[in-house]
Amino acid sequence: MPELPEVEAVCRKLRVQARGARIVRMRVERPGIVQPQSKTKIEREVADCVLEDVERRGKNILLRLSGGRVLRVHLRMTGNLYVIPNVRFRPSGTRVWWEMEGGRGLVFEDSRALGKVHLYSAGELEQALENVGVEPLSEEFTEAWFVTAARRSRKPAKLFLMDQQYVAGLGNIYAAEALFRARVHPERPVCGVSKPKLAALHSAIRSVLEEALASAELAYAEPGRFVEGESFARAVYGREAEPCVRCGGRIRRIAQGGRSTYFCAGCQR
DNA sequence: TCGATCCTGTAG
DNA sequence: CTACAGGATCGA
Repeated sequence: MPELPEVEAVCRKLRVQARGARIVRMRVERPGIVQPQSKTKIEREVADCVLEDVERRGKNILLRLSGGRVLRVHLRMTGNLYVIPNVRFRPSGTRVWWEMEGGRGLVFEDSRALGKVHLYSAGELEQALENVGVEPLSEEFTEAWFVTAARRSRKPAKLFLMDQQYVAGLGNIYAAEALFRARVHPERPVCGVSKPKLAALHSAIRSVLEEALASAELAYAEPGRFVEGESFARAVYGREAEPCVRCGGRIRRIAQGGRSTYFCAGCQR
């Protein structure tokens, strides 16, 4: 599921469906999801709060509750967060759920159970997010800022893009897609990438995320036309050994930071 | 900066 | 059976 576009799509849907709802109770089915916080304490403190607003910082979903507390939900690899009509009929894989006034449910479904749900008081949230960098779809994400940040890091370009403390919200797929659009080699130390290519990369990050957001929102539209899945057209991710759509070269897969990176060795230099 | 780790599901 | 998975953290 979740890089910035999918997380943003989740937030937008929750704002429509759940904003203003009273939470009758919260149940943590898998204590590991809230650790090191206490399951009983978090359940007790969230009961009877109103979900006042839904925000996003990077890949973090922030559920603002009455009383100034905030639930931070991180979907990690396989998490999803959505409203169901009847809280009694929860999907298998539900790790945490909230019963809302009227019987509807808010469900955190996460087959691998790697996700996180933490509760903060107003003051605590700030430090929990201190390592979350600039929002790539905000005004703050300027070319000048990006070039400066890149010049200061010797990380391979792909790892730089995936590091949440610089640009917040890119993950394995969209980092690879942005590098492809800008013709940047993923292993190239980012401080050594030329100015024109950094400019191209900056705008590629925006365009990739915007397109992916548009398709992520469609994927959540009424069932029937688009089912689950991704309609964003990937140029490189998951296309090992296929021909490059731009130069006809072969897409390669390498490992970086324990993850797969896909790129075209022909046109990414 | 790398590798192991947290988990479960699915594809080959 | 093994490999791998759209993430992040921890310790060596």
